[in-house]
Amino acid sequence: MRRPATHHPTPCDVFETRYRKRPPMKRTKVNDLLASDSPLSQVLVKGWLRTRRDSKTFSFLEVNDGSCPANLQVVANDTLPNYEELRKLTTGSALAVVGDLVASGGKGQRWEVTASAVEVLSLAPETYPLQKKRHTDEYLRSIAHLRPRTNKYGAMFRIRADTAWAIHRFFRQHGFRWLHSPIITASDCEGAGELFRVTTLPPGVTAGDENAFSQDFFGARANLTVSGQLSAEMLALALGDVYTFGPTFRAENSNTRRHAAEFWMVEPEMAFCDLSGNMDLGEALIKEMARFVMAECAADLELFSRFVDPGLTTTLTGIIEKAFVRIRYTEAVAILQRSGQEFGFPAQYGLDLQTEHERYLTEVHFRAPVIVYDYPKQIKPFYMRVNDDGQTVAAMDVLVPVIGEIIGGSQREERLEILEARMGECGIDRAAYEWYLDSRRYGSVVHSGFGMGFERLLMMLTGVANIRDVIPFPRTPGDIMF
RNA sequence: UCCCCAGUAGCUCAGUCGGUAGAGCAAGUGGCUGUUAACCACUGGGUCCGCGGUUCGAGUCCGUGCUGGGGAGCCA
Repeated sequence: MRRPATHHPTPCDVFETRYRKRPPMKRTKVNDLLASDSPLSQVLVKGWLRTRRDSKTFSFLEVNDGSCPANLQVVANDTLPNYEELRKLTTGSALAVVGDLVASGGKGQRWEVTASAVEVLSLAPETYPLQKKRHTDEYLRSIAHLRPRTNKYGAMFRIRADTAWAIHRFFRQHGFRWLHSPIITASDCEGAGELFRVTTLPPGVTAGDENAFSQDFFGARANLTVSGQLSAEMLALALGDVYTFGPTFRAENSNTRRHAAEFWMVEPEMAFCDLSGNMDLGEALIKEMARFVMAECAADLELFSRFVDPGLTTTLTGIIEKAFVRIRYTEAVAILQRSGQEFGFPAQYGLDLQTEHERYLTEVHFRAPVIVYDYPKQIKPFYMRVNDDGQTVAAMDVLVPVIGEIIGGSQREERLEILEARMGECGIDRAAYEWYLDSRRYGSVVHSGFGMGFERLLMMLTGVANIRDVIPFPRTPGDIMF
């Protein structure tokens, strides 16, 4: 069969024309070949060379195409017309291979491809920074554009993509609808830290002059979102159960292994739901994500339990099987005070729990995920519902081993007068929130929600200790090279 | 932002008491083998992070800056 005359042949077309038995050949992914239950004749594979092992009259080529963690072993005999060229193939080179999928004669793999043709699509010079050996995470961060080609980061970013999909699946199965909350917002006081300013004004124009913002693009101060919660509340009070899942920005000068300036957050919001139902959802979500990666990302996850965190399977099984401990803040403080532990900062009512306190509760005392709830109102933001004691608010934090806080949420204050009073106490400018208060004027109902850091979830699921290693191109203070 | 640690070959690291630079892997060359981060031999490869100081002499000691990491705070 001939292609139309107008078709401009690409190198791949030439290759296929030269070697194909019947046109046109379609590329098969390594993932599908390795899952084959029978031999196949004349398949086309495209990918990158991970390593080459030479014998006297043939070479083994390990080809990876990113579809799965495993490589495909290609046997290239010296009868191939370009065998001399193949003999010089370097790690990282791109290849197209045509051959038969046959049972492997060696140990270690079930299938291999006996090449009838190998085309070098691109030869990688010996300066290719990735070698066929272990690199440190620190070095790989310095070549973030290439690290997805390693076993570990390939597995990481497949798991990240699949987990994101599983989050959507979870919420859909629970009757939630996805809300696209704005990336650029005007709200600037949610107790969520420093903001990135968004402006089209020339530098310096706004210095010391609040009125200058009236000349700005939006006619007001604007910034990148720190939370989609307020938007989510509005949609929850219309659609019932909704969630946001998108990027979030914090301009905090945080230099830790679990903070990034740009991260993804999942924020469900539920009408007619109190704090207890909120905790139920958070627990169900985390359990489902652990089940998901164990069941549906098994091949990639295995790499992490082998090389990153030997206790990973135990941790995930524990998360799935154990009920999350639920204790009030006052009980948590009492446990910490009775613990006999020496803390850098003593636990004391009215102060927020320190990282060391959270980790003691979840890693030492309970050895399970812990939900701490009903915090003193003075350490929590204005929108959290004041409890009947008048002293605490219906807040909850989910703490998991190693990561610490993975979820923070609350039942929202649905009573207009109390919300207004709390805004006053917290020094919030009411004028900017009249639209928000409208939700309490018209058909206000009990509702709740939380925020879950997607990267922290991935850290928990894979055992990876640094947030910069679970996001392809991390943004942290002083670092935006890629 | 604060506290601590580190920076030596392309990568991972060793370097004793202050005495003039080492290994493995990678690269190049040759050999061998249905191999599994293949193996064996040989070869090339250094601004010891920068600057300043102490010393006859500094990779090593001191000061300072930069970069990276860990911890804290902020939080998800």
